[in-house]
Amino acid sequence: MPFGKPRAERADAVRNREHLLKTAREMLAECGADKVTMDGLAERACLGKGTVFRHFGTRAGIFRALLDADERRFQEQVMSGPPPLGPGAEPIDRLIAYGRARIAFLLDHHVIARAALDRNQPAPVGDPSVTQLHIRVLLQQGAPMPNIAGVAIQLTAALEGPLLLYLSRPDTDANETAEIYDLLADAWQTLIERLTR
Amino acid sequence: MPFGKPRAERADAVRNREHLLKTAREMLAECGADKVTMDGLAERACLGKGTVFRHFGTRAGIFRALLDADERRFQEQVMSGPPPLGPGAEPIDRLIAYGRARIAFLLDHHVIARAALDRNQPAPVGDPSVTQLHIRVLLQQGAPMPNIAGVAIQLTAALEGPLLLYLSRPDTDANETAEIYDLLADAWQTLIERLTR
DNA sequence: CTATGAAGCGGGGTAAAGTCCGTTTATGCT
DNA sequence: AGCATAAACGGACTTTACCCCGCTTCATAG
Repeated sequence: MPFGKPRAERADAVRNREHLLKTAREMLAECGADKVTMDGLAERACLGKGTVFRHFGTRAGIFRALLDADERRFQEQVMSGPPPLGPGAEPIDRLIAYGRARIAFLLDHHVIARAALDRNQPAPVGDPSVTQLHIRVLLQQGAPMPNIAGVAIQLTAALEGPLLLYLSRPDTDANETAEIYDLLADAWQTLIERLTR
Repeated sequence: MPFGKPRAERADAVRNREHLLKTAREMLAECGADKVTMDGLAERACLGKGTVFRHFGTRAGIFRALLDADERRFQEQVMSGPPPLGPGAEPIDRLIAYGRARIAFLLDHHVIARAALDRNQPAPVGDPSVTQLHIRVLLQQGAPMPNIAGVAIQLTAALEGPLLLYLSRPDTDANETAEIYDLLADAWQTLIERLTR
């Protein structure tokens, strides 16, 4: 029997994983991210602790899994949604729209994204290479410049860094959030416009 | 007796803190960052665990303290060293030099800086406001633009993000390190030059 | 339908972070 | 010097992430 189909995933495993994610989302909504403990989650889901670890590997893995679902939806908008975020608009306009949407996404998912950070792991949010690659391609199309690869890395960080590293304030109300969004989204636009002039 | 002098720090406390930092540095050099545990450090320093926590608050605090010393030296170079990093050169040249120096610094301190990240804490590396403020001032002088504050935040992230978030590979040899440095430093220069054209 | 083997499950065990509080000690004052 | 006091110390205790391995359950072949 070849590698191609290493046997489908067991039905109970699928059921349990979904149940765990649902439970995790509940706990997250009720008590905040750092009240979501592995034991607590296992108990509330009426499953063994080992099961939780089998599915997610580490605590951060749970949050990564929670992000993934939304992340997939986000990337769908980018790949096949309406312009300017989706295909059809000018590369530079798409790049600006991408940044704005991404900042909004990260603000929304800020708590989860940060909880998905892991002491010893390359990258937390989504697959950074997806964002990075997208930026790189659009940049290449809209404004070729030397060292596109490096610039794309840094623009990725410019987008995701502030929300993961510097503005990690759980005590942010809706008003402030809107302000932060405007600040960063406008800054992103400035950055891209001047960069690609 | 007013607030001004709430009593000098006790001599034994100073001695112990320095001894702890020295011991931590030794353990770090010998076994790597994640072998530096609070219990281990306390035992090796022949002090109680409570003492370690009194001085550093959290595990990440130890690494923050280790960074601080070098960080101070770095900022000194920026504030009063020779140009173009120090004062005297054109703002844009200083900005480019700052980025290059900062990238080198973070590559050197990459392991410590990452270990200084804390699950629930605003910012890990140095005082981000120092880097941010410096970038902002130089940008203002050299190339005024709308939303300088926001752009400065994002440029700060562009500088520190890659090394904290994306390139966290402990298995990097000297050769690769040099490559990464060139990639990012050149990218930074491109970014700034095009941004301030 | 049953056998079988692999995938999944459970929960006790370990190690490390962080808390607490009773005890010790440096320091400044008399 | 002796004393009062706040600071510092120590280490037991609690909580939590993560490991491990024997047991159970599902899916497939016969």
